[in-house]
Amino acid sequence: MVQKRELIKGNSDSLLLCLLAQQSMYGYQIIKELEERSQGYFQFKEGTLYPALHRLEKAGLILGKWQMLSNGRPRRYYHLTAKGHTKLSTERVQWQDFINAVNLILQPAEI
Amino acid sequence: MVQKRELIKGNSDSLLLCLLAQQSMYGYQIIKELEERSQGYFQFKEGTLYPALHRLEKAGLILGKWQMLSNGRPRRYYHLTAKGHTKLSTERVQWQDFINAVNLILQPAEI
DNA sequence: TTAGTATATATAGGATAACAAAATATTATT
DNA sequence: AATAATATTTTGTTATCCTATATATACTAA
Repeated sequence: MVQKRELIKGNSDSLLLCLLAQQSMYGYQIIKELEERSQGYFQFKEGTLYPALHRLEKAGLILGKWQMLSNGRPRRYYHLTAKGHTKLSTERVQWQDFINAVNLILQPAEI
Repeated sequence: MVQKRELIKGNSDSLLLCLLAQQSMYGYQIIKELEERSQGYFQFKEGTLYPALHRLEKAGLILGKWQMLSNGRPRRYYHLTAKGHTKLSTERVQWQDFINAVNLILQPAEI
């Protein structure tokens, strides 16, 4: 698996929305989940993830709620809002369109 | 076609290498070609393209040569170097790996 | 003839977002 | 007691994309 950091740019928000659409999660869990599900490809750094979560929350796409664990430690669980669901639908289409556009360059249509 | 600007970030270099691997071109031509081949999706701005070309040339991946037209106007044609070809091969693999990783998140593998 | 459009390259300035790294704090393991 | 794992936050740096502007020529339309 060859990684390229730059490729993540502009995609992280979509990935986060998609993940939270499937299940509510907290930050640390998201990092681990992304790594596991992508078979090690995505390794989000804290400095990338947490600001992204705050950004998405500020935009009203996700909502975070503090939950106390039995041991007294707080965790911030995020879930997708209605607005976030709508946004995700749009992003899925945008993603597909982007892939199509890139493929048109990478593999020019044979005539 | 729904566009999303952010998605281009980190991908423009690959697209340029790929295009120049197929044919030597000058800046303005690249902008038009990308737009046409992607059916209007990619609309590179000058402030994006020219610095990118300078970046790639500085990295030794492409090489630009001034050519005088019959009317006396100069054009800067760029072609891929050997190093650029090697880089492109790597980027193609990276691109495919990235797509695969994203798809693992967007469409979790059914068990 | 004058204005606008197309061609063609370059660069300064601002915005966004990714990374590295450190700070903080608790819990679990060795 | 020390270290690793868990968990969130923030600061500073870097990269790159966009807007806008500058420069210059050629062609077309009013």
